[in-house]
Amino acid sequence: MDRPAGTRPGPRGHSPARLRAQFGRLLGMAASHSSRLVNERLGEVGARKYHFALLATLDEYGPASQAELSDRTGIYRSDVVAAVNELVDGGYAERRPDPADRRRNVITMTEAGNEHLARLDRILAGVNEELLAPFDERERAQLSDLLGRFNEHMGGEPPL
Amino acid sequence: MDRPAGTRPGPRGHSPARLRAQFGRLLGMAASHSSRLVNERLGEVGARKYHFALLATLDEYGPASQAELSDRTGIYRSDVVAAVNELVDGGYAERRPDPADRRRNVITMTEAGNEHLARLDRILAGVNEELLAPFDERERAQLSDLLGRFNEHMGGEPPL
DNA sequence: CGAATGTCAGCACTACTGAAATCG
DNA sequence: CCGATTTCAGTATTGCTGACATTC
Repeated sequence: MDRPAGTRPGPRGHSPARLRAQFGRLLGMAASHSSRLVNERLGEVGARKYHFALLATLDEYGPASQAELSDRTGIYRSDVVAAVNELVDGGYAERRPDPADRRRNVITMTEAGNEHLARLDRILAGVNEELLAPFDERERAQLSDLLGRFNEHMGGEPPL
Repeated sequence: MDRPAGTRPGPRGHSPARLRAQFGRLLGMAASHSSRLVNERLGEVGARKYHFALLATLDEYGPASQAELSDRTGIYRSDVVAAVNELVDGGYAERRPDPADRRRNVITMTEAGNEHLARLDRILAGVNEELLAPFDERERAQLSDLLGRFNEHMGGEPPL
């Protein structure tokens, strides 16, 4: 790398590759690969991550308001609106006003939503296998442990 | 990830926690935390990942055409245009037509660009420490190894 | 009134596509 | 003509902010 003479103020054996594999970059690359695969697969059935997260949450906790869904999934309230719209359009969920509190909507998963969730579940299980293919059980456990601790360190449940 | 049948028995059939920590989700969460921090820090000096990637590449390989920069960084050619514009606007790089092949531009890092890169380098080193704070040397090595192998498995150099 | 809820508009960054214009 | 390079326009997803009306 040629640099004009007299450059570089201060000491800097900066030769150490700038493109060095920093943790952030390694993570970014890995996540990029991963989410591309996930989106591809989910996209094949017209779904995306938000759909899965919402349906899974509805399945686990039952009918809920959008604010509750937002809290449980980490998806912003404003984005829950759009995602729920899509689920309703697909016939996977129903939105109706809460008679007990008319500020709220109660979101309920339909039978079709249940089937859709099962499909997404299968798809994601397959993706998971593809992603983890090169690792043995011990390594998978290590990875889960390390990433889990990392996420805890960074403040637990983040966006999605 | 799939637990043997019967594990984590739910009160009812749908027990298999759909929100289970799948690898993809763990990765996504980790990357989300990481990139948020990186963007915050880089944003403080008006930079973003693309800037660092391009400057680092220019530093390592020297002046190059935009197509070369695209190949080396994984940033799409169309996006290199905008990022280089920003670098040029900031005075960190120069864009001039290649006299040998007038289809190309030769992008060169300026002295200010060199200093800027050093600053970004320091920033990212700090972020790296923040991210890896909870891990000891052995664990950091493990993480690097596992993520490195993962990325290789997924097709090496991806986007950014 | 203050707080919660749903909704909309909009921004920023990343990833990615398509096409046009130029030059080899 | 084919192919490479640059550039522009545009799309989708995710993450996130601000504002507004309604209702509690």
